[in-house]
Amino acid sequence: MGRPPSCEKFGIKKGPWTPEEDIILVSYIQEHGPGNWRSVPTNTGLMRCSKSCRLRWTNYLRPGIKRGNFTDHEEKMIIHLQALLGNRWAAIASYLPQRTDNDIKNYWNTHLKRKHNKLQNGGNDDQEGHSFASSQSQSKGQWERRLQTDIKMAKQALSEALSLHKPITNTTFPETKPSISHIDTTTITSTYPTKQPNNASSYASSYENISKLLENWMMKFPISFRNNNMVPTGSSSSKGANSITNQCSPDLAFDSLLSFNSSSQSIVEYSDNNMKINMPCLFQDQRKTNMENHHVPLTMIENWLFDDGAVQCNEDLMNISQEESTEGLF
DNA sequence: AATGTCTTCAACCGCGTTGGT
DNA sequence: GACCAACGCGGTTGAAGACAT
Repeated sequence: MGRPPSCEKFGIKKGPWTPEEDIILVSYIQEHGPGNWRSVPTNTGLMRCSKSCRLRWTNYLRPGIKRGNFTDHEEKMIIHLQALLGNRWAAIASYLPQRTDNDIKNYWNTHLKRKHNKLQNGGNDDQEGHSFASSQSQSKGQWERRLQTDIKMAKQALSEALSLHKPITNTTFPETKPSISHIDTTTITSTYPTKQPNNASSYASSYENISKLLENWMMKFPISFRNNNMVPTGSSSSKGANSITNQCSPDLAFDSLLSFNSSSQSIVEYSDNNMKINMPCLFQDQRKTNMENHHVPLTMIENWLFDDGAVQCNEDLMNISQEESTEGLF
């Protein structure tokens, strides 16, 4: 047994969040910024544990989260990143900045795992989707050959998925979240829930409040802060892929974000359990813009993908992949 | 229409990691 | 170096909607 759960205290509320709670949380974050989650329940009066508040924010309330159906492009990326990285959802999510790790994990478990298994095993669902799963029974030589093949396939597919003429996710700055600061509120449309139709009006007003709060907040906080993982104080995590990929000035990155041509904005769906809203997506072609305008260095993976001559980079990645993948085996 | 089963996904839980003292 | 609190991650659960019978 580890540490006792932080939510065992008497009076701590569990279960789905209400719009009212959302508003309280967003208002607080608007004022103080995300982070220092410990103090959130105390200062807001929310009967939630700090963990729950953080989760609600990161998985749901945070601006720029895309909800709804995954595109083919996203699906491809997930499949091949999963093959490359395994179930490291946070690392995978860093390459799909509009999606949360939870979303990707859910999507993998409910859609892609089965699909992938079928493709790989000709319909035998009992085997794990991860191509390394059966490796324990293979000789090391066999396993290495298989790994090389997997990496090659992943490279090919990722290259395809990341190609510049397609809609691109922000792979260069995985921690940079889309800003809603440029949202023209007239473009915001609400789609009302099928569930709890009786509450439609209350949810609508709740959502309007939340979106206004977020909008004001994005206006209020300076660019440098917003881009700093949106955490002004305290938190300092730099694990996994995030630590590899953030290679250029955050301000520069954010500037390019802001210079993005609004005419090509797509719509991002923002939703709560019972309300949905469409927001302009500022990410489309952002990476391309970044690269063209500021010569932003490609990430290690992209270098690897786009430059076959990048032998050193290639080797580094292969080493990383092999080391990580063999950790549990030898 | 009623009931049972399946699917989805938000939220929770436990544990590992990090950073401060 | 040990300890502790906070944070972050991945696995799992369970409520609710969708679908089948």
